[in-house]
Amino acid sequence: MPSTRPGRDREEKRTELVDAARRLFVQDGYDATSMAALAREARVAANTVYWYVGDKDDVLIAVLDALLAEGLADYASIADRPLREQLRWTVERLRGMRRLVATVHARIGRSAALDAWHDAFHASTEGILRAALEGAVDPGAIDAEVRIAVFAVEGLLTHELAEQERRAVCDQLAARWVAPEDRPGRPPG
Amino acid sequence: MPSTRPGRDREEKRTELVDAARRLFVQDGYDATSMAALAREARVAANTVYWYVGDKDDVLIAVLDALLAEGLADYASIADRPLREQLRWTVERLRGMRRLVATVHARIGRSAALDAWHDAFHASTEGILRAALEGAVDPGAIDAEVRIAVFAVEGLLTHELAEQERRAVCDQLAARWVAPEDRPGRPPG
DNA sequence: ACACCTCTTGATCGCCATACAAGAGTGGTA
DNA sequence: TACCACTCTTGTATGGCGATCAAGAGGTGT
Repeated sequence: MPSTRPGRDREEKRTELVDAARRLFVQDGYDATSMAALAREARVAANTVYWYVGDKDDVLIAVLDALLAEGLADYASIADRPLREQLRWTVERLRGMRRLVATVHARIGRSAALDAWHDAFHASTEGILRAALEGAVDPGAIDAEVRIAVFAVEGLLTHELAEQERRAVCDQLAARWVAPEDRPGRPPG
Repeated sequence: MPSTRPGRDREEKRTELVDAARRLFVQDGYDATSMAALAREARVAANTVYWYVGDKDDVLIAVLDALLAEGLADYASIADRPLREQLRWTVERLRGMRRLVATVHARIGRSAALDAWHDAFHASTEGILRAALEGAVDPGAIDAEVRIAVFAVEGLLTHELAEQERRAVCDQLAARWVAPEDRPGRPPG
């Protein structure tokens, strides 16, 4: 065993720092949050962040991981609802972190690690959506349909629309997906 | 008439600076292009850019205006093609400036002028698309449909997909739009 | 000859992300 | 006890950035 026990405390401290970063990133945005402000929020010296987490992109990735894990956990509770409602829920749920969507896209190519995270994010979420759309759309078009839906959600997050307009987009999207309860075998209406 | 004749020369010089900025923004991206590098590209002192154009956001807006004007002019030549082809053309045409899409979204809220430009951009392009979709989709859903298409184009630009996948998304999108030649009154096939 | 305006510049400021090196605290060892 | 090794923390640079300022160069009108 090493001298000053590692692991436990280190993990906790890292989580505290990432939580502070998450608060500021969500509230003020990535660009408007300086590493100095982040350290101040967490009540540590500026360099301590680098010791526990890494550079600013590493902090962003850690924050995104936390947000994604939480979002996926919450999603489990509504995964059995109709697709239209799932879509609406997703958009409203992600609205709190909408500033980070454009940040990630803008920083792809500047940070290889972030690029990798972005790829993994899309693989994960698109996998879920693809599974949910199985049987609801033409199998040959499912990949394109998944991408259209994901792009629409991202667009709804990066653009300031009224809630009624957001709902209209979600509903129009879901309109061409056959709801599970209306799958072939049952007549509509 | 003022002393040292304004207007003509000033306009030319400004255009030169914006052209230089456009080259660098498109090639390296907005963040990776420093005002110093821009001045070097245009062979002027760093401050000269501020004199002719303004701060970095003003430069970005000027570049975006130039790109938009050129794009709209080019669009006129294909505006009579089928919607599916127009969509494909738009995505491929805008690919050269794809890095700027995320930049604009990321900087909204940091620059009021850019925010205004973004609003005007969407009003303009969505107006065009809405006119093109008149009669091709259910009138009550046309707003949502326009937004879905615009978000899809933006998504195709901010994400690195193969050409085949880009085409698949465009085709899937256009699949539910009735082509002008297939409008009610003529039987399909 | 003088005043005036446009344009250009070098020097400078403040902020930022990040690196460095020294120090404080703590556990193991002799 | 004294010493060392390791983890952690900090104060202090460093280099680059966007942006500003005050001074001057060069042409224009009176």
